[in-house]
Amino acid sequence: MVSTANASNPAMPSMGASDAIAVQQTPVQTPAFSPLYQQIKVLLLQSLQSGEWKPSTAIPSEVELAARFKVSQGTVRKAIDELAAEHLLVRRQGKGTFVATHAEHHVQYRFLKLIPDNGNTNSEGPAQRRIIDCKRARASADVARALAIRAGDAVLQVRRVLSFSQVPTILEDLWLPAAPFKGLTAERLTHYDGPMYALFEKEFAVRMVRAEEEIRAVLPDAQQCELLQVGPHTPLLSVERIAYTYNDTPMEMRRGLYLTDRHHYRNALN
Amino acid sequence: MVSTANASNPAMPSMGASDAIAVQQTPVQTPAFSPLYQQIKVLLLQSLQSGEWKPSTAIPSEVELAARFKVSQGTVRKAIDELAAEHLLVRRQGKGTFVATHAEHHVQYRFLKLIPDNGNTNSEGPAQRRIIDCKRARASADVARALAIRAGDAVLQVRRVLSFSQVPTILEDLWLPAAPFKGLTAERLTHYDGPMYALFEKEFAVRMVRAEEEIRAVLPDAQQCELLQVGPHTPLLSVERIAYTYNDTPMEMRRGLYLTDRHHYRNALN
DNA sequence: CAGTGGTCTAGACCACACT
DNA sequence: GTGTGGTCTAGACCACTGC
Repeated sequence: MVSTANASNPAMPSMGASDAIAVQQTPVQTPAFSPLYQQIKVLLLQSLQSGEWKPSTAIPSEVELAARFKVSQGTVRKAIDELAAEHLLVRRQGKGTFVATHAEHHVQYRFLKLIPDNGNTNSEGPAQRRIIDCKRARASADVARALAIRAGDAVLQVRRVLSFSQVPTILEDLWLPAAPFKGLTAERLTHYDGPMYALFEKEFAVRMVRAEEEIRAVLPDAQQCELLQVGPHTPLLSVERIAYTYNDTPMEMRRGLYLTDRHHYRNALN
Repeated sequence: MVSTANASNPAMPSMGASDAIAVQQTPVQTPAFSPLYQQIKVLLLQSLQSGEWKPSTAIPSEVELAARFKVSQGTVRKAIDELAAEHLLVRRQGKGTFVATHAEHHVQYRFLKLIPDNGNTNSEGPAQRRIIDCKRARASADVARALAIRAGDAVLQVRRVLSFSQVPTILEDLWLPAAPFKGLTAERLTHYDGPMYALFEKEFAVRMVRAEEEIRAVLPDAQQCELLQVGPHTPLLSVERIAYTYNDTPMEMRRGLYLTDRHHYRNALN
């Protein structure tokens, strides 16, 4: 990367004292231009995606990046601001800017919105995790669509139960594309201490950046009843999640059944 | 407002050429200082809260505000940026900055996350609304806690059913503090065409700014079955919402039962 | 055309963390 | 003290809207 080539104005806009170098430019294209800081943002994103900067490490300082890209510090700053707002980077005053990670104890389970009814903190301590199953399989039509692969492609399928205070509360099935997760075993999942997404970062260089969930109310089938130790008329939350890495690439499909007797799914509307 | 008094450094930080005036300062207090743009933000917030600037109207331009507060345009800009990020203001290039509203057709139902399973747009058209009930009542302990009032205080209680494509899908009970909503009737609710929160803005000068929801899976009781026209074993989403105006003041408690046969609750995790 | 928000720069100084 | 992010300024120019 680093592209010592002048990063200014590949498209056209803004700025006063520029001597535009005009790179790229698809022959006949939409007007499509973007401000300088957006172009910087793309360059930073590439460094993240390529693994040049790894989770929890510091990226170069703003002044260094400004020099590298031949723009002012303010422009770099605005690019970093947006990446920080998207939780791809974390700023720490006096220390530097760091690549975000799922491995920090503070933000643990960033994507899990199920909270105990009383006292939203972890008065329960961490979840007890039990891996029921972890096997290779072929992607069904549903899974294939979610993961943007072809039906029949190899996937890893994991099933597990999470308990809080010894009460089985979450039953999860998840599907991963086999290729990027080659070597993932039930063994590894069982013995890893920490969020699953932290393991994905460390062992497979797959960082989950955002996700989308679809929630419904459902009743469990016989097998689900047994695994969650509930009766067949117990209403459950069905939470279907697709998690994405950089570039909006889906890397996980997950269906969770949540017992909401003593917990609830909390959501902030802004 | 306007406070022609110098808006600089009431607390202490930043800036070079300041001749700090040092107002406020509680005798023995936490260090507690804030950057200039945060102080500007508070001033803007006051103008919003006081009704000086009403929903969908334009606020003064950045240069005018900068002059008014005796700060640079960049500082005003950063304050506005944050308010825009919180959806209190909306920027429109070339036109101005506007007070956000629930009355725009684009962002209609900003807080309703229930989406048809196929095609996330409104291929269904708008919801059919039926007001079941609208009466004065006394706040129960639950409602009182949610609305930050005393148990027994007067509240308005509304019950309604929303249908999509003629299918009853949402049963909602909602509680409002009686005082700010004096004069609200079933009549008014029935005949108003548009989001309820838009009516609240127009008629009662109450603008909902954010909300929190707690979601659970439940089974309906007999009355709920009848209103939603479902069987007693139909699992439903229970969505409990508290909506807040400015200053984190709760102004509505709402419990919705969502039928998720043909719809789902969609949530983006970032 | 004038007015508004949007981008960019260059330089100054403050707050925080480490050494 | 040095280095990093955070705040603030002043001024220039660009992009969009509407008269």
